[in-house]
Amino acid sequence: MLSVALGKVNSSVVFRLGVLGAMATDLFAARIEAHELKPKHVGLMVVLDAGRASSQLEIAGVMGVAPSLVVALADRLQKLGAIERVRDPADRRRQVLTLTEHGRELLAVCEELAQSADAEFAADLTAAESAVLTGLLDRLAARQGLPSASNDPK
Amino acid sequence: MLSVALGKVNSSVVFRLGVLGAMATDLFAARIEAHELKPKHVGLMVVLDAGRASSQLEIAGVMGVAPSLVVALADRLQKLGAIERVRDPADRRRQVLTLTEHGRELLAVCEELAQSADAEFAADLTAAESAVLTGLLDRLAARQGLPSASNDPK
DNA sequence: TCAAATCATTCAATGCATGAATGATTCGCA
DNA sequence: TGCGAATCATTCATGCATTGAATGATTTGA
Repeated sequence: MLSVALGKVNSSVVFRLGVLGAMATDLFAARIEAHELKPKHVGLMVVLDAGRASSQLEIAGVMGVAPSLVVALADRLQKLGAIERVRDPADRRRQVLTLTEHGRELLAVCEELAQSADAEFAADLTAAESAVLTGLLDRLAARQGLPSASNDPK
Repeated sequence: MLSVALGKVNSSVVFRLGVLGAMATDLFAARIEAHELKPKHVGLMVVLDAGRASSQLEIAGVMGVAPSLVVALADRLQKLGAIERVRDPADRRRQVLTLTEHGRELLAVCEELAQSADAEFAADLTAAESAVLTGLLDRLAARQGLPSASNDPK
């Protein structure tokens, strides 16, 4: 046991995840910037793609943000032609958001950018380690009620 | 291989790390709030404790933030009595920051709070899995030039 | 010795996100 | 059937973290 030194804060999952998460987000943000997207726009598209929510209020719940923020995010995505906004005929208070074909293409582009960012960010990990990390993060995500990559939504 | 469904964005390390990191930070922030601290204040204390930097400009470099932000963070910590600010006699432009005894105690309290937050956040992971996760995050952190828990600073 | 560089600090500006207020629609109940 | 309360989306003003530019003090190098 050679690792001495630093206090527990620094080896805490919560603390380190926070610091690295901010860096990861910055890196990803830089990659998608050219498409006029921020990470939360991609997050919204992921939620739609996962079929986890359709009305804006539900989306706000899944994303853990204020409903008014969803309005702004959806405005941008709609302007880009990535989503459609349709009043629910059964309840005309609700706005139902769906990915357009162009939205799916845009999401696919973001997927590639995310993978290229992964290659840079996790360059020190072997493929096996990377898979372990993804699996563990997925378990944590599932517990937080996020769309999980190992849940088939259909 | 049952995991079908979602696109690669959602299983990307960078993307998922970002989302979970934000949640982790929120959780940790809530725990330390009563001590008038934000995560970045703790981050600054960790840097000092690790002996990674002493002048404010160095600290800004390690933390990846603007020097003017370090001023504000240090102001708060000094007001709380957690750090001392002393002009370097050899170069009186530099402010040398050091943890006070109270600062070390405060950091210890944050350590406990971080661990309790860990217990909640990673409740689904076994102790072994948690250790693996910490190790992998540590590898990533080291690559990003952060104070690593497995680096003895002395 | 003096001009350029360096460090800390202040200050104004930016951008993300929130909560309260508003309007439209639906629901529950008398 | 009708009316008040609840629900959803939207707008708006506000708060807060962070940045970059401007300023002042000090050091460095020529």
